[in-house]
Order: sequence, then structure tokens, then C-alpha cells
Amino acid sequence: MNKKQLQSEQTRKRIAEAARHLFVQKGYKATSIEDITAATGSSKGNIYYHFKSKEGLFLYLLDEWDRDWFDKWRDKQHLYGSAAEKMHGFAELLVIEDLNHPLTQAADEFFGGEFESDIIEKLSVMTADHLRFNQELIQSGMDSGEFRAGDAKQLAIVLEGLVIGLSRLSRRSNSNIDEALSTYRLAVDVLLNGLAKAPHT
Amino acid sequence: MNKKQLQSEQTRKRIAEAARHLFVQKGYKATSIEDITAATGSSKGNIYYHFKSKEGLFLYLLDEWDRDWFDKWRDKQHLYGSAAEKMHGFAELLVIEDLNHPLTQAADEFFGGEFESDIIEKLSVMTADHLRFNQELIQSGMDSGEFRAGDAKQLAIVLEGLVIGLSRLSRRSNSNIDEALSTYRLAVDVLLNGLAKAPHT
DNA sequence: TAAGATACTGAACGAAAGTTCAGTAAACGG
DNA sequence: CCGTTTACTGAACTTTCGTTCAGTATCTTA
Repeated sequence: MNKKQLQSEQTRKRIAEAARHLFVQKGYKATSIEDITAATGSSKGNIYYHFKSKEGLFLYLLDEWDRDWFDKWRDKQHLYGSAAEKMHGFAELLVIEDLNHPLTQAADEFFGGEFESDIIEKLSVMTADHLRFNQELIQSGMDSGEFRAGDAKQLAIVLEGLVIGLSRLSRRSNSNIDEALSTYRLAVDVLLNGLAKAPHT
Repeated sequence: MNKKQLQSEQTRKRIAEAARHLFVQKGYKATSIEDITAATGSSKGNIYYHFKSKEGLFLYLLDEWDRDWFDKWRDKQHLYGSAAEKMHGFAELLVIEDLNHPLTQAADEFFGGEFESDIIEKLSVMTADHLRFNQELIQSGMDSGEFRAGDAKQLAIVLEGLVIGLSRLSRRSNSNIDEALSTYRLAVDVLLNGLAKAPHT
């Protein structure tokens, strides 16, 4: 690979990285191209040299993120024996990786916004993927007998809600990773065991 | 009260109502003054006659909402005997009232944005209020012996996360109230009893 | 080393959105 | 019934922001 190609790829990654950070922190609309140039040192034009548009940049980040996340999960999931362990591992990966998920913060800005259908399409596919993932996670716990039988599909929504909400809270309060990890751990404990003293109502 | 004062108040409420609806649906930034004029029939100037600015309008809605919600909760909470019932009542009220909460959708757009400190101040006060409310709810369950003893403060964060996330998911998927209610009910059940077959790990 | 490709700059453009304001009509009060 | 206040209009102004593009410098390649 050329020195030029190398440098080019580096700046593209630098732009993507800075943009992801800003989208997460400020949301899609609130992040301006100007902000990204300020964070990278690159010029406006350069951003448009590497990416088709602001939307394109965002979409690129969504794709990249989902690919990376699933790869990492694949690498890790075989380590977990029980469904409970799996849940904790899932939560841990979410904190470590997902606290920077551009989707979580900005997706709502798209829904209800006047965007082209391909973006809405992509976002709803991603949401569906998440729900399917959650459902499988829960279903596997039911199949193994660790979890009570139940409507895994609806429980997947509950899990997704918990994940989305916690991610927002953790990001907002500028809490460090350790704090977030501890909150997520507690959340999974509650999810598994409940608050009540005497379960099986 | 005058015929004029009456009409004035009516239009102010009409503007506030339409704005709240739009903020909830589209977010803060994505909702333009133009959108509000289109939804009310009022002119741009008229909106600025009744409200100081877009921010002021949003802040007004936040205040109004929080006041109303707490009043409604006060009216209802004495109906519930057990902590579990309280939780379900809490969830129900959230679905019925909070699915239109302007904070939930738009607050993240403020955090990290370049807003005056009084707005950030107000938002963090509201978040703190929510957490305190949740904490008291959980603590009362612990005090009565229904819930296992635990860190009510951190559990309040988990609860808030669940609430925020579910609200977002429910709004997004255009689900009707019944569907949302059923999801929330399930969420509270899980929160109380957990997923696992054998609790008390 | 010279021609061409590639990476990048920054000023300029146009659309969109928040805000203002001169003007108008209706209601109020004396 | 007339002057004053109140409610409201909508065009114009200003700022912000995404996008474009002519130009420049650096690297590649033949």
C-alpha cells in the first residue's frame, strides 16, 4: 500500500472516529460538519472528499459499528457457560463497546424526520436485528432450563429498552466505565433475579 | 376574565399542545417553528408573542409536564397496597402520560449541546428528581419487606434506564397504547420476579 | 523528472431555521 | 365612540449549516 493510500485511510479513520464521538455526545443534528473539522483539523472539503455527505458518514458509522460489535460478540460468546453468564457478558460488551454506539443517541432523530426511505429502512432493519438477537439470547436461556418459559419476543423488547435506557443514562452522566459497568451488572442481576423477595407469583 | 384574555390563553395552550406533540414525535432540533405554525394555524410572530423563544417554549413544556405528572401520581398512589402494585401503577401512569413526555425524546439533544447553563441546570435537576422518585419507590418496597434489601440508589438508575428505553421503543414503533401497556406490564413483572428459574443466586 | 493522479484547502453558495418588527384588526375601557 | 391596549400577521433579516468547487500541494508512476 502506498504512502498516500495509507495516509488517506488514516485520515478517513480519523474523521470517522471524531464524527462517531460527536454524534454520540451531541446527536446527529447537533453535530455540524464544522464541529468535525474542528475535532480533526481537516477541512470541510476533505470530509466531503472522503464521505459522500453527512448522512453517508453517519450511515458508514452505523454499518461499521454493527459489524465490529457482532464480531466481538462471536469471539466472546463461547466463553460463557450459563445463560446468566451470557447475559453478563452481553452487558459488559455493551458497556465497553456500545457506550459509543452512534445509533442509540441519534436514531430517534431520524424516525419522524423527513429522511430518505433507504435510511429509515436501514435503521429499522438494525432495530429488528437487535430484537432478534435479544430474543435468541433469552430463548437459549429458556431452552436450557435456566429461565422460566415465557414470551421471548416480548421479553426481547424489555431487554432492548433496558439496554437503550441505561446506555443513555450512562452517557449522559459522564460516568466512567467502571461506574457504568457496575450499573449494568446490577441491571442484569435484577433482570435475572428480580427485586421481589418471593418470586413465582 | 376578558374575552380577549380567554382567547389569548386558548391559543397559548393550542401552541403548547401542538409543540409538545411535535417535540415528542420529532425531537427538539427537528421541530421547526414553521412546523408549529403549520400545526396550529398561528403565525410565526404569534408564537413569539406568547413565548420568549423556542427554548423558552420547550422549557415551559418541561415544567408543565412535570407538574401534571406528579399531581396525577399523588392522586393515584394511595390506591396501591403493595409495592408491586405501586410499581405496576407507576408503569401504567408512565404509559398513559409519559408516552408524551417532551423530556424523554429531546433531553439528550441538550446535553452536550451548547446551551445556556440555566437549561442544563434545569434538566439535571429534573433527572435528579426522577432518580429520587424511583429511589423512594424502591426503598418503600424494601422497607415493607416485599423487596430484597439492596442499593436503592443504584437500582433507581436501573429503573430509570428501563423506563427511558421502553418509552423510546414504544414511541418509535408507533405501537398503540394497549401494546405499550402490555410491554410495560411485562417489564415490571420481570423487574419484580426476574427471568431466572431459581433466584437468590 | 515531468505528467498525472490523489489528497486536501477554504472561500463561496444556497437552503433552512430562529428571530424581529412594522403594520393591522379586534377588543377593551372610559 | 374614540383612543389605547392586546392579539396577531407575514415579510424580512440573520445566522447556521450542508455542500460545492476552483485551486494547490504532495505523491506516484512511467
